[in-house]
Amino acid sequence: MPEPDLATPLVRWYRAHARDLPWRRAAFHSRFGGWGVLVSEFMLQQTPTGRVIGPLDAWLARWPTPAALAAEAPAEAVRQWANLGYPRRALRLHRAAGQIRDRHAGIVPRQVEALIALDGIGDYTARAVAVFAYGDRHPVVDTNTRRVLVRACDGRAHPGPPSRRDLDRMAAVLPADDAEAAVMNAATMELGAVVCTVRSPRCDICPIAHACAWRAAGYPDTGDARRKQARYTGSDRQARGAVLKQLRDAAAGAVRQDAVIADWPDRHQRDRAIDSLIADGLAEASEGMLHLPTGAARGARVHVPGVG
DNA sequence: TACACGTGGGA
DNA sequence: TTCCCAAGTGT
Repeated sequence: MPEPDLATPLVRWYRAHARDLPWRRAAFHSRFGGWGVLVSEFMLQQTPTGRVIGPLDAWLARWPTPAALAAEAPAEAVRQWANLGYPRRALRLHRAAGQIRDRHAGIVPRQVEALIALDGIGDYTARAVAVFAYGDRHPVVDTNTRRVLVRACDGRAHPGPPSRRDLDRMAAVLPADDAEAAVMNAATMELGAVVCTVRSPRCDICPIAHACAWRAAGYPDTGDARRKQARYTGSDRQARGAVLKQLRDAAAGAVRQDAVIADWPDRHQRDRAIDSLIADGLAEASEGMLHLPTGAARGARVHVPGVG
């Protein structure tokens, strides 16, 4: 039995109700091109839409091209990233900018394979750039898309782990026309973000409620979702975050090593955080100082002694 | 495959 | 207060 046509109602709904976000405006595309889309997608990796808008504007005002970013030290990218979270994304975006400059003459590539080969770009981001920046026809599958499809088509509340099948399934419901397919990709993500949410879905306003297998089945498994996220308070991640915040806030991005989160309650955790940041390239140690990455170091691991 | 990786706002 | 989560990627 054929799948119900999801594209027609989703595309119509999106055209009438989509949020007016900066990266959806024509002026944004004409000014920043694929670079603007690429930066927005990096920032949107695991960070809520509302928190991205301001920092994205500031980032593109400072670095309107990949070459402009690549010309700076990675420290500048990490600092400009500020409190968006997952600062390794800033480092990877900086590396990707250098790769775009070196391998693609400073132009964000259009091919999915070339995009995936860049630092920090995976299955989702590569297709998002190819589709939303260049208008090509590919399935774009994020967590929202997977939830919408599993509910509408399988009648289950929550998608399983990501798989190749997700791409095949999305490809199967994409309209033939490139531009329509791009809207369908955006519309499915948008529906998952604002209507078909993990909790409290707004089925009363859903444009595909009539075709939803999950609704028809009486909303089974509404409760339990995914694996619980590890506790943040007291975690290594929190310690890393505190170290990096101190470096971002410090003049010249440098702090005396023995002054780095000196009052952190767990000495071993504090040392572990510093070592792991250095291993990740998010910090460097030299001459008794810990500082944001200059780009000069080449993977040398430096042990940083604790206080006292 | 499962886990690590930040941060701040809402329930 | 505590817990949940938000357009993923790399290992």
